[in-house]
Amino acid sequence: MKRFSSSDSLDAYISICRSKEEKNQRSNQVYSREFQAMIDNLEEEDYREEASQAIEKKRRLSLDQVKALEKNFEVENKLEPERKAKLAEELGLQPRQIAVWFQNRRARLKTKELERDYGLLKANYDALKLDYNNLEHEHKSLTVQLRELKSKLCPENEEMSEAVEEEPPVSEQSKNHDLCDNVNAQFTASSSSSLSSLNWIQLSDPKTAASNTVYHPQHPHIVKVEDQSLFSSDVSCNFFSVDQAPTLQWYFTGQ
DNA sequence: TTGTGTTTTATTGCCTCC
DNA sequence: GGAGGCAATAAAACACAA
Repeated sequence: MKRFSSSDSLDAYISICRSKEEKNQRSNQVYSREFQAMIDNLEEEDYREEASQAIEKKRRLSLDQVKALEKNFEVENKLEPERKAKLAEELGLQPRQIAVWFQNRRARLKTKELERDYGLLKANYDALKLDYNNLEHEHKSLTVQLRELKSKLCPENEEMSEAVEEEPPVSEQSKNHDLCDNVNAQFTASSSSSLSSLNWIQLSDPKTAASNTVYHPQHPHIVKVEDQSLFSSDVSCNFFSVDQAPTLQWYFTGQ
């Protein structure tokens, strides 16, 4: 197991002891032996305090050190032992400090990436939700439109128009067959107009796109999560999939 | 000045790889 | 079993409003 606690702190302590020696060398003053001993005692206490502070307290790296570390991180965000030692020497830091800095830097990078990904996903979700709401609204208005058309076609069977889903008798189908094209045309027009507002999802990973997705020629990177038969003419009456929509099979059986 | 929130540095424990 | 990575966390340093 790697644990670095004591040796690095020891290094800090040693560096402070060195500075103590330097201080002693610098002081050329001559005092009596007793007085000198007293001063030495006081200084010793100061140095111990300094040393313990150096052991316990943490120092922020200088701007230049951080800049150099950032530069190195950009090149490669993981450290080989040689690079770590070289950097430590260059910046006057302990190798452990370099390792810790890179560790924390990677953690910060990961956090930022997560935040960015979350933002993208949320934007996608919001756009999708908006599209869904638009479609739902369109669905409702088309249903109303359908009822009106049907009531015009069969004024004598007004009560039936309330239940669009129910299949009419075969005779009704043949009777109204010539009018189907008109209705169908209206729906086709509505459908194509709504095409632009359909739920197109841009996927970062194309593999995520399931097998039942549609390639859209104008949006090569965009797939639509919907049934492929949506706009095929033979079942075009059955595309209200949102909430048990009315089927228009009785209208278009002849096609 | 002080309380509080944020950032940075450092430690600990666990995991994986060789 | 040691080295190194990561997540979680502590604690010092810093920023800033009141």
